[in-house]
Amino acid sequence: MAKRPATIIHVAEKARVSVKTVSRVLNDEPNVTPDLKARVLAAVEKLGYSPSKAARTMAGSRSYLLVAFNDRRLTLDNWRSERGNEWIDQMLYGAMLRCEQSGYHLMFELVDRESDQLERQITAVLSSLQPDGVILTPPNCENPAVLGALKKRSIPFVRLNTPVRGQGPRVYMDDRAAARQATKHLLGLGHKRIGMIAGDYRFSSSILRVETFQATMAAAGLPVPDARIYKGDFTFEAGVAGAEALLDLLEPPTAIMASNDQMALGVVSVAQARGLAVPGDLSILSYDDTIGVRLSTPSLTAVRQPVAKMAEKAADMLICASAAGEKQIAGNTLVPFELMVRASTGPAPK
Amino acid sequence: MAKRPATIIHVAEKARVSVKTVSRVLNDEPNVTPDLKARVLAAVEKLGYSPSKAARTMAGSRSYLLVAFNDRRLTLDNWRSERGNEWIDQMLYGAMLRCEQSGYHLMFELVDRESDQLERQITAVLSSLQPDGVILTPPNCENPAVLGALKKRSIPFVRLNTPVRGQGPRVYMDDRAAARQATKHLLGLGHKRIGMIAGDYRFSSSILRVETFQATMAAAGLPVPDARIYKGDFTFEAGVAGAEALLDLLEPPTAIMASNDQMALGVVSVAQARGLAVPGDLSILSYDDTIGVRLSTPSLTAVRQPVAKMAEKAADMLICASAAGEKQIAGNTLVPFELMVRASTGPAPK
DNA sequence: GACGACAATGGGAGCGGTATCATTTAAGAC
DNA sequence: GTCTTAAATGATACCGCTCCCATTGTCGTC
Repeated sequence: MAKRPATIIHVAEKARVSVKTVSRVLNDEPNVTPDLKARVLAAVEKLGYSPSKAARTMAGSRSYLLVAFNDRRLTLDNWRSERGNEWIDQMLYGAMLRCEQSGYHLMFELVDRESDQLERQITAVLSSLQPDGVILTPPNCENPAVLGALKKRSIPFVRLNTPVRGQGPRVYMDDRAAARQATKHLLGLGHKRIGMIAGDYRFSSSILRVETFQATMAAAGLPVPDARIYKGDFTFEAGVAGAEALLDLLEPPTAIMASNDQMALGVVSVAQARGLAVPGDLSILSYDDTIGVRLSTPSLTAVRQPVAKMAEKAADMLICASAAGEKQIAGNTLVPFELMVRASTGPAPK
Repeated sequence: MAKRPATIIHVAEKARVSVKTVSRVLNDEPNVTPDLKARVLAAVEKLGYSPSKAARTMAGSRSYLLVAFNDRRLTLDNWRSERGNEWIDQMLYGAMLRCEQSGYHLMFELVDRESDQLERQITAVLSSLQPDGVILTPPNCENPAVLGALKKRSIPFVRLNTPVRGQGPRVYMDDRAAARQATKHLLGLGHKRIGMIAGDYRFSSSILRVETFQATMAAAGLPVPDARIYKGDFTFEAGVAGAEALLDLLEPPTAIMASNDQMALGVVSVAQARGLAVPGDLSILSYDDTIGVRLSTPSLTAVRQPVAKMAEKAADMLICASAAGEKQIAGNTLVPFELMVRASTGPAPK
């Protein structure tokens, strides 16, 4: 019992070669005769050998590990709310499956955005886990403390974030185009008074969405008064508060666009409470398209953010860079969004 | 740039003590004077030191890592279906947060239940990751190949599974009591003809649920004919097929109990297609209570399986055992379920 | 046929911790 | 005050792998 796993030494002995040769075969290094390679592989197979990640990490320059930093508060809020969210899920699948293909692993870390210990926390993770790369989600990807810690250690990272503030590798969707298309969708349905519930302005995409919304409306000759834009914080409660505020205006909007799903669901609940028909009296449009809005009644029209794809691409970039031994990641990657038109948007009432 | 992280040696030098003493402090070992301890901690703080997990794994007997094995097919099916599922999510939060408290980490592995490579795959993960413990979910927790591989390496594991087939540590809910309560709930509403869509019989809980359902009905003087039990496989499609079959009976049931959420949602879709009112014409009851049934229209009555709690408890057991240096985990843990009565069950029609 | 160039292998030094065991120091017993 | 015993500390051998460098073998070249 308590059988100890085979080590590279056992493999070397069984194949009658040096340890170094086994290492070469396992890492696909050149300059190994097919004969030896075959013998090594046979020994590996027979012993059920799989190299210890810990040892590789220690000895080599790669750890075969990626870390994804997520905001703790946002993540836990989403989880506790029973209204649904699947960001982490999508990241998990998108990135994890990609990692699997290359013998990598993915680990999640929740970081406390507000904490003064933040840099310390990041540093601790980096030195204890020694990841080959890091995936950053909002709002951490715009946090100088986080970015600084990463750069100091020169750990490659990719941000899942709209390109603003500082350069560096990113995977993102075109927030401007999305906001434009969403706004035009509502305009096309004849809405003139459209309200918006914005997200936390620490997230650049929030700002982009609002700005583009305003610009698109202005271009259509329908400038948006400030009162018609409510500043939320991505929570359901903010959606409720925003909807109340907007609907209490003297000239209430006939359509409301919310900057994420939780807030949109808040708007739905207010509409229900006030006996407003959706979309008869009020059209509602959302961003992200997580499960809650797909299953809600009515199902919501939403801009779908392809999180899984983004995470997959990010993992791909990091793995490729790490395999090539590069510390710098090249270029930004744009992934397409999609406007999912569903039951919550319809023609403007008279 | 490319600042290398501090090592235990740097800490030892700064605190003017031996490496071993630093190790003692970090591991809370006894026999260190408060004076030295303070000096070490100060040095740790000043250097922003955090011990390398890889080195600890190699040198010591602990890796500070738990692995959760999930079924690949089930997991990916659930993910692709846009109807919702949050098993992995719940496990992630439940177990991950517990791990965090003790400086542990959690890693997910998807395993191919059908593959003849299964044992090889498990073995590879065990020897490359060297986890301190493993969390097993159905159906892997009943797979002899999986259990065998674990036992051969004497890696502690905890199953999230109803107690059948073989002993060993488990965290589970009382499937019998749940099935009894669910059945009685429907009986209490006056239903006499109740159909059931069972889950895959490779999952013991499926069997328990069916058996208990039958027994409870029989005890109420309403034995269930075989035709009223459809054998599904936990997919939405099985729910659809099962509902069709049951509703096509000469004496169709007035209530259907499905052994998990996806199948229950399938039943809902059939009811809708046939113009049956839920619960007016047909009551529907489900197991698991993941997000899809909470958000569906109507929301479904369901037995809530406390997955996050179960995963948390499992992680707790493994961490405690590993900290105590024990390879054997003691005892089973029962966690309470809850019958969430919602809009999908109502009085039987005349 | 001697010589360099390059492919194919092996030897051995770490990587950053922990575990074992030896050693020093202090406390209590008589 | 000496002796015993346990507490406090340090020295050092690994753990399993990769990396650097040395060694050997095989050509082609003039």
